[in-house]
Order: sequence, then C-alpha cells, then structure tokens
Amino acid sequence: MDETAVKLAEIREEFVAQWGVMGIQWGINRTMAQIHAFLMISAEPMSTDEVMEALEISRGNAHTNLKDLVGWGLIRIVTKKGERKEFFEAEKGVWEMFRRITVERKRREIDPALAVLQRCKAESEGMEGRDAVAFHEQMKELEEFVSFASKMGDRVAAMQHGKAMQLAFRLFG
Amino acid sequence: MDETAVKLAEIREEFVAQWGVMGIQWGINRTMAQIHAFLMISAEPMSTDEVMEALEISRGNAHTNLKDLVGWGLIRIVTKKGERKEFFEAEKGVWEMFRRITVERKRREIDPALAVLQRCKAESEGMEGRDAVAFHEQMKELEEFVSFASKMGDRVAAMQHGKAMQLAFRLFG
DNA sequence: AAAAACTTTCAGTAAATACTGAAAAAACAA
DNA sequence: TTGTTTTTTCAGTATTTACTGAAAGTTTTT
Repeated sequence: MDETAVKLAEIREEFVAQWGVMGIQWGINRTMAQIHAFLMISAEPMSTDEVMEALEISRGNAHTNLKDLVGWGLIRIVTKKGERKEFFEAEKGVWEMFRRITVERKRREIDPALAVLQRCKAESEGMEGRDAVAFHEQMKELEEFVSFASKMGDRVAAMQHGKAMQLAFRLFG
Repeated sequence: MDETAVKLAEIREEFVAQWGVMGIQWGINRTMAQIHAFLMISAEPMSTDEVMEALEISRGNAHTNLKDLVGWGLIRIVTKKGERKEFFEAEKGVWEMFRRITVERKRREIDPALAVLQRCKAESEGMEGRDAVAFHEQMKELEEFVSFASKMGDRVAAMQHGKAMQLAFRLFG
C-alpha cells in the first residue's frame, strides 16, 4: 500500500470515528452513526461481516444497528448475484438523506408530541377559572405551532432536490 | 378544592409526565423536559424547592436541570423583591422557544459536524486515485449541505415571529 | 432428508447516564 | 465577625442503554 492509500485510510477512519462522536450528541448511538458513516464512504455495498471487521464490533451489535438504519431509510439491503448474504448500501445523496431524516423525526418526535398537546388541549376545553384558561391557552399555542411544524415537515419531505434548493436560494441565497 | 380544580391539576400533571416521556425521545433527559413543562404552565416563577416538591426530585437533580435549561435559554432566573432565593420562569412564547432551540441545536449539533466535514474535506483535497476522489467528493457534498443548513438556521433564528409566519404562509399556507 | 450459509434473538455483562443526599462553598444579614 | 440562607458540587448508587457471544431460527443447497 502506497503512502497516499495509507493517508486515505487514516482520514476515512477518522471520519467514521468522529461521526460516531457526533451521533452521541444527536441522541442516536455511536455505533449506528459509525456504521452509517462507514457505508456512506464505501464504494461497494458491505456485508454484516465486513462491517463487523471494519468497526471491530460484535455480530449482534452490527445486525441490530444495520436494521435500525434500514428502519430510518438511511441504508438499504442489496443482494449480489451468486452471493447468499445481504449487503448494505447507504443512500449517498444529501437531499435524500435529509428528506428521510425529516420524515422519521417527524414520525418519532413531532407527531407523538402533537398527540399529547391535542389531548391536553381538548381536556381543558371550556374549563373555567384563570388557571384553567391560561393552561388551555398555552396548550392551544403549542399545539398550533407544532401542528404547523408537522405540516412544514411534510411539505419539505415532498420536495425534489432541485425545487427545494431553488426555493431556498430565492429566500436566503 | 372543587371538582374543576382537581381535574385541572390532573391534566397538568399528565402534561408534565408526558412531556417528560417526549424528552427521552428527543434525546434530552426526562427530568429536564418535565421541569420545562412544569414551568411553561406555571403562572408564577418557581423556586428550586417548589420544583423539587412538584416533581418529587432531589435538590441536586433539580439544580442541575434548571441550570441546563437556563443554558438552553428556555427558562430564565428572576428574583422577587424581599426574597433571597432564585426563581425560574419559562419563556412562554412558542416562536421564541423555537428560535432558542434552533440556535442551541445549531451550536451543539450542526457546527461541530460541520467542523468534522471541513477537516475531512481539506485533508483529502488534491489526493489522487478513484477512492480518494470519491471520498473527497462525498465530504464536499456533505459539507456544502450542512453549511447551507447552518446558514438557514441563522436566518430563521434572526427572524421575528410575524415575519417568519408571513413567509411560511406565503410558501405553504 | 441433512448440511451449510446466513440471520435473528437474547441472556448476561459492560458502559454510560441520571439521580440522591449530604457536604462544601458562596452570598447575604445581623 | 458570626450565623443564616441559598447555591453548587460531588461521591456513591440506581437506572438505563449498549454490546457481546452464543444459541436458536431461517433459508438455501445438496
């Protein structure tokens, strides 16, 4: 292996390691972020065994996190002809990644919160007294905002890369 | 305490509890989310002791999470004349809350990721070979997108409620 | 059918995170 | 100054989350 190849391998490892550290701050686990990083910079789809070896993790850990990433829509399972095992390939397009993260976060974080707010709003509807009215009003404002955020998420997720960027630049470019 | 007051107390407790559950899914801790919920629906600023009592948590826990919330800009310290202790009051406006969360998340999650990407991009600059070029290209695309997201965050955070809503409705209303 | 290749689950363990309660430090009052 | 109130820190503990390695399950091949 020549000098350049060694250097490249180092940078790639550094990227995977650092992306893992980021993962912790994003509230997803380190391994999941590392696997995602590893697949993002892999030219070919990788098998569970290759992931295990590259990150020095157990089969169970690799399996669980690979399947979680599939659940997030950030990687997909592919098969190679003549091979029996599953290979995993990352979505590489940044806009598509962003779209899928938006969809999932909305589903996991926004919508459940909205349900809580709607229930609290409904249950305090029509109650009398300063405190009750103030509570109801607060729930209403939160609900309206989160509901709006939820709709925005849908709209953004429905956009094509080109259209989205065109719009973004028109606003802020 | 009349029936309505009992009912209200129940809904309020339910809201605090559920907001805590949400907190876990958002990657912040349960107690922090509960304190935030409690202060959001409190008419008056609350002392550490009142928070401890309401949520049945220790002084250390209350203290740490109150100070973390201050760090997020979601609550502020206020003093009452004649009282020596500190009281805490939540920012109640939804847009202002959103703005502060945006600012902090950018600072804690986006900007560090951007730094990683910029470093990886710079270190693979000008390297030769298919793999190196592909890696550099991927870093470049990620960096450009995250950099753009970072700028968007700044713009949104700088907007006043009215302007933001006006814009949002023009786009998606 | 049995064997081989591969995937999934899970009990046990390791590591990270959150919380308590009490002691130390700081701020203020007498 | 000394005593009182309030805030902050932190060692020890509890709880939660992540990970391992091996067993069980599944699919495909022979």
